[in-house]
Amino acid sequence: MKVRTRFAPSPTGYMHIGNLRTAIFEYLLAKKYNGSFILRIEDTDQTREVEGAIDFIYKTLELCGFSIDEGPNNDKRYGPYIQSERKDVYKKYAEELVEKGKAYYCFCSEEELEAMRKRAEARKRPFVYDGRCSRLSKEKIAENLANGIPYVIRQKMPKTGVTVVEDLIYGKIKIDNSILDDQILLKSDGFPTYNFANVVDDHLMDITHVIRGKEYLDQTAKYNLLYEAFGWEKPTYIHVAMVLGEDGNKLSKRNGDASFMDLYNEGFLPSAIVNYLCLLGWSPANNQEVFTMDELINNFDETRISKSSSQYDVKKLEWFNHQYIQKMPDEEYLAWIKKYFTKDVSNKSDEWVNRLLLIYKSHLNYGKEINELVENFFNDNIEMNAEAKEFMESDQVIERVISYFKAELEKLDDWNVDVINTAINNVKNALNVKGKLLYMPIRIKASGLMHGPDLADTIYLIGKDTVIKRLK
RNA sequence: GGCCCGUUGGUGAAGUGGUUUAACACACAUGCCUUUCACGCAUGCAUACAUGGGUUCAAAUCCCGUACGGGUCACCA
Repeated sequence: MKVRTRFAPSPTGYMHIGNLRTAIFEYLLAKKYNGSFILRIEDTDQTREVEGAIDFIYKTLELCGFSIDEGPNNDKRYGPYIQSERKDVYKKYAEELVEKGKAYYCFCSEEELEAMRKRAEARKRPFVYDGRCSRLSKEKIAENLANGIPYVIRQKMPKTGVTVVEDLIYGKIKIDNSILDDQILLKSDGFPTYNFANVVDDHLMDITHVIRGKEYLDQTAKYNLLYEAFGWEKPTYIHVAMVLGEDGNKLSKRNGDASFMDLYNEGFLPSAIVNYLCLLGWSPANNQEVFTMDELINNFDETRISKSSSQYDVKKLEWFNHQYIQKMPDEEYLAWIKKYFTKDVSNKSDEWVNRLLLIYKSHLNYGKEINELVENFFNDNIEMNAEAKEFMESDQVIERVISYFKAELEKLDDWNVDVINTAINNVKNALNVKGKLLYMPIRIKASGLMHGPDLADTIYLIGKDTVIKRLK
């Protein structure tokens, strides 16, 4: 049987890295088995719909390099792929269950249910719908329907026994049927509930593997009961533990930059984000960490997904991003970094700008960082930190290094990296200093910093006049 | 609260009864340059198997209890 996985987000206009990671696993699993990766939009809650969210989802998946085999934009006979366009399908299946005597119309209003819930709470008992509407007479049901009384369709659930859920990661989980509510299949607005639409669509779309957050693990018992009521074959369930924020707490929209787009806007490469996320809650059999998409597909093993939740760590993401930046060809790098570079370079030549950006390529962790790294090329009043100041006073030769180097620069007619290197070398020979004592004073005076790219390059780009001015 | 799941150093993790005095990576610390990469390399760090009991010749690995953490109990997904 051909493997088919689906990514089924709600169009709320936001994708945090936990959602994205689920999509990655689904994609890798499908591709590993030469199967299909399907996009389905779960918009059964009309109140949460966000304009343009579907385009946003497509854009995100595209940036991540996923090819979507089927979805709203490319229907392959399983469509529509947007749940709000499938209302009649769900209705038909819900009614089929009513006819089979496995579901029933329920006319209880939300207020009535609320009252029952309150009563249960007062007696400190967990609330489970008592199924009163399942005992309504045929005549009464017909009358209510004829009178247009709003209704939902609920599935009759067993009151005793246990339902066993089988999950690829967690194994067999036993759920006591007595805690199961007669679940609502069809809401009074005619839309299906999330659970119902999920089961119907997964079956109709021949989904073979369902990968989803662990928070759905308990609910899977309800799914199984639904599959059994219809007599359908269940998919393989793969529940994945959560991704936690940097503080160890659950990710939330308020938690800031844990959304894909925020990271992207900060200057993280989608390929690096995908690579990093993949290693959160999954690990390969070997020690490899940096993977191309093909390698990821070939190495992915769904049985090695972790049971416990993992914490997101920007530092490690930065490391991955750094690796990916180094792999970019220079031209591609320049085009990319210019999207994040915001310094005013109106009075600089293109050559100068490109050179500046290039010498920092190997230092860069994420796009926006370029503006900090390059700060001292645009600021006349450089300030050295305490450590640098301390160093400047650590040896008597430092002052002589500076004045000698300054004199060397003043003698220069040409201005290029070679003559600057020669000048440094002259200082070295004349004063017989080397190592830290030679380059640190020059670097600190010229750039204000103790670390940076190649010294001659740096001095060249700062410019002769400015450097001489700073060498005091 | 009931039920379900989890717990290896600061973080991600390897490990599925002996080869583990527990890998690897990030982070961190220290040291090392200016005629090949400090963007790098080297070294180190951390009193890491939540805890108590059991099974076994042997347990991070199996079983039970406890603690802690999380999830879930909607006409939300």
